[in-house]
Amino acid sequence: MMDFQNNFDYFRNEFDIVSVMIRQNSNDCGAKMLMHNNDPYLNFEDSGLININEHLKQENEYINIDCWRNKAIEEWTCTDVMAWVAAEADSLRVMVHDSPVHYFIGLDGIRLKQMDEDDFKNISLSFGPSLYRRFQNLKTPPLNRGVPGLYHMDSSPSQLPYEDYFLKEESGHNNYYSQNYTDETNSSGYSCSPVHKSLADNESGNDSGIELEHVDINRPPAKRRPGRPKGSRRKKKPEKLGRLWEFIRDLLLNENYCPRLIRWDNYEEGMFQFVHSDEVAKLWGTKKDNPHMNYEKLSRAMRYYYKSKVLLPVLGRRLVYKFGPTATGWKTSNPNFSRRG
DNA sequence: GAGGAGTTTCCTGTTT
DNA sequence: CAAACAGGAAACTCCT
Repeated sequence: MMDFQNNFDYFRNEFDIVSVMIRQNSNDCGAKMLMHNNDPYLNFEDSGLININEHLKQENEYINIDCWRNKAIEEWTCTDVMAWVAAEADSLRVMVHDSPVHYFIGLDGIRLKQMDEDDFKNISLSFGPSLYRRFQNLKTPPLNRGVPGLYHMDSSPSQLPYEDYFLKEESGHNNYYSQNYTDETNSSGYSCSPVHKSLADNESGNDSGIELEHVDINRPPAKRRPGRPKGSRRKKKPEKLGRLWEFIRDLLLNENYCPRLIRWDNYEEGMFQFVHSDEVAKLWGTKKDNPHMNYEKLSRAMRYYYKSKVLLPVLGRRLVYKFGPTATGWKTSNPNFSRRG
């Protein structure tokens, strides 16, 4: 399931445990999360790092998620800035763990106002432009700032972090994996980018091919045992992601993916079709920190849902599935987003 | 630690 | 012939 938890709750929890380095140079007005631990009393003075908890203490301010709505931007504290970003992230349905909230730690309203569109883009290529547009709209008087997203109807569809995934993948620099993937073969815990990982895989594949040529090209390949190999364990604990059918359902409810990657085939019957099955599988793999996910594996998991009637098979139709009586929450008032105003 | 749920991985065979 | 489907089997992760 796409876990659209409340970003502010996330932010509030994280705020107590996140220590940050404020990067202050002409090209970077953002703050970059450097550490993430449970020690709020780390002393960063020597290294020029700012302990955000100290910052909070100085502000002596209890977190109020709505303070920013009634203030001029110049009056926003660092907390207000983060509360606004968290609210916008919720509004744009950016998933909690991908939201850029932490990049804004340490920025107050004055500094935020000094940022231009490029600065926002530098913080998040996908989320930044939408956030910037909304920020521009915020420069109206602080009255009538209600639910974020309602005071300003963003004309362009918001992008989710997966958009970055595609952009980066196309350019051969997919940071999602490099950020999250820990090389299972590397006991030192250093991360290994997917590019390197897949190269390594390919190399090992080549190696095995070369070995075969050296050893005995006529010998049939050794039959492997059925089931998941023991060596394929991922060491890094994946975040809690929900179930596959919920993830699929949420793609169908998200105009960034429906109907581009997956679409309703017969909405009334809960029937849907994969448009780009491999890309959906990649998205699922990204969420599960598993660069080896493909449609074949995803579809096997989908078929397991037949037994529990979460999904029902659609005979004779390729790439088509149907929500069963056990599936909930898939009904939307706007299937395929065909009636967008 | 045990056990179950929910995958993930790999496989063979079948259908489109 | 390739891609998708079907489902068995076992391994694995997470949660209770």
